[in-house]
Amino acid sequence: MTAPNGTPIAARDRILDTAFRLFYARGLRAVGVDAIIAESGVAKATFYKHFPAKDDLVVAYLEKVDGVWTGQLHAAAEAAGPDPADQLVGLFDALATACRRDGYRGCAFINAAAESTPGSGPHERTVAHKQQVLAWLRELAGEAGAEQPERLARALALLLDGALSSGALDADPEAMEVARDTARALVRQALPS
Amino acid sequence: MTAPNGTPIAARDRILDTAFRLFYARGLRAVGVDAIIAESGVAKATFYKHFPAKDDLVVAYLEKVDGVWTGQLHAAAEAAGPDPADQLVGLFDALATACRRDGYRGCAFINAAAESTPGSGPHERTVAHKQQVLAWLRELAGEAGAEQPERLARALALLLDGALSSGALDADPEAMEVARDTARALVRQALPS
DNA sequence: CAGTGGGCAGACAGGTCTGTCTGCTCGGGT
DNA sequence: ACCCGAGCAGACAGACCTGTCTGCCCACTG
Repeated sequence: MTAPNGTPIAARDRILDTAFRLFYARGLRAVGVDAIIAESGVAKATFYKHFPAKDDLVVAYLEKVDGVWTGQLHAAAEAAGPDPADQLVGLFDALATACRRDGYRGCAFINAAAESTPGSGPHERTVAHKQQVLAWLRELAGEAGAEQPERLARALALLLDGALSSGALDADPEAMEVARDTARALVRQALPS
Repeated sequence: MTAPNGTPIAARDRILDTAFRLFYARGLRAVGVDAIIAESGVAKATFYKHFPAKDDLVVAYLEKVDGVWTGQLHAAAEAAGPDPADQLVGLFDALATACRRDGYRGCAFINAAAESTPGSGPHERTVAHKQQVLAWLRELAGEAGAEQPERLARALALLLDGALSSGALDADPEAMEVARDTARALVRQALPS
């Protein structure tokens, strides 16, 4: 198994890439270790060397999702310009882009939480992710000069999570537009005019 | 197996009640048919007579959840008074109440969608539920005299879904307060002043 | 050239899953 | 007296799940 440039792709990466696809597309419990092993072309022993238990792979998967999604969120925010108030609105573009992709199945973290028990690794990782996002929003809200940064951040987080969930159930792209417009209204309202 | 009043509780009801508890608490795939059979004290053959396949039970479960949740939503709305604008805000009280209950694990429908494949019965039932709620919000928004009832309804739906999801991951009750306040702000803003 | 570590291939154990089937009991209606 | 439907109890099949273990191969390094 080699990459286009000829160097071998580490088994771990192949496993993780496959898991990324399958877990998101079908759900954590619906995808067996065997399926990931078969599709990534790895030996079972190799798999278990890198990930002693399935939950370890799930956590690594969430770690990867976190990296990708947070990256998209930040990129969309920065694309909106230097003003933090604009960024708070602009980040919703990442959401619209994500929902439009086909195979979109909602927020990987919320889905993961639905399939894991509170206290487990995957569940904790989900909570941590949501708090990171919230902290980031809080920071932006503060920089934007909101009167109540905490409340603005929370409101936007609710909106974001809602849109993330709805996007999977309601194909109508208007929902994302509404999310963005609503975010704009909330931001405007939260700033000392 | 008899009810307090001495009449036998139909096996079907026992199965459905047990499924309601277990499916919500642990997730669809985490709960085997065997567990439901054991806990509801029913024979396997009886179970399969009422629900030829597990998915049939899942759909019946979602039907039941729909009844309960929609009822709570409507009750909270009506408790806010006769003005549709107040009702649009008041319905968020149902959410706060739900999230505070312990064992709260988010929106049963979103969780179900996360565990089922698009096109399956459970998934379709989820989509239908979300559209019913949206239609109701649209109706209220119309009665309230919103300038763009569709947009207001959608924005509130996003907020509701977001709060429903976050409530399971963020124990902080302030989130629900924020949801309600934000709803109030959106409603106020949407009305021709 | 020998050793070593990473990976491949696949058998295997032990459990759980859904769904089928056979027998038995019991109460109510004819 | 009889039957029939509803339900209980539990064996069984066949698939699938996670996780372990044994063997083999091969490239690199000392």
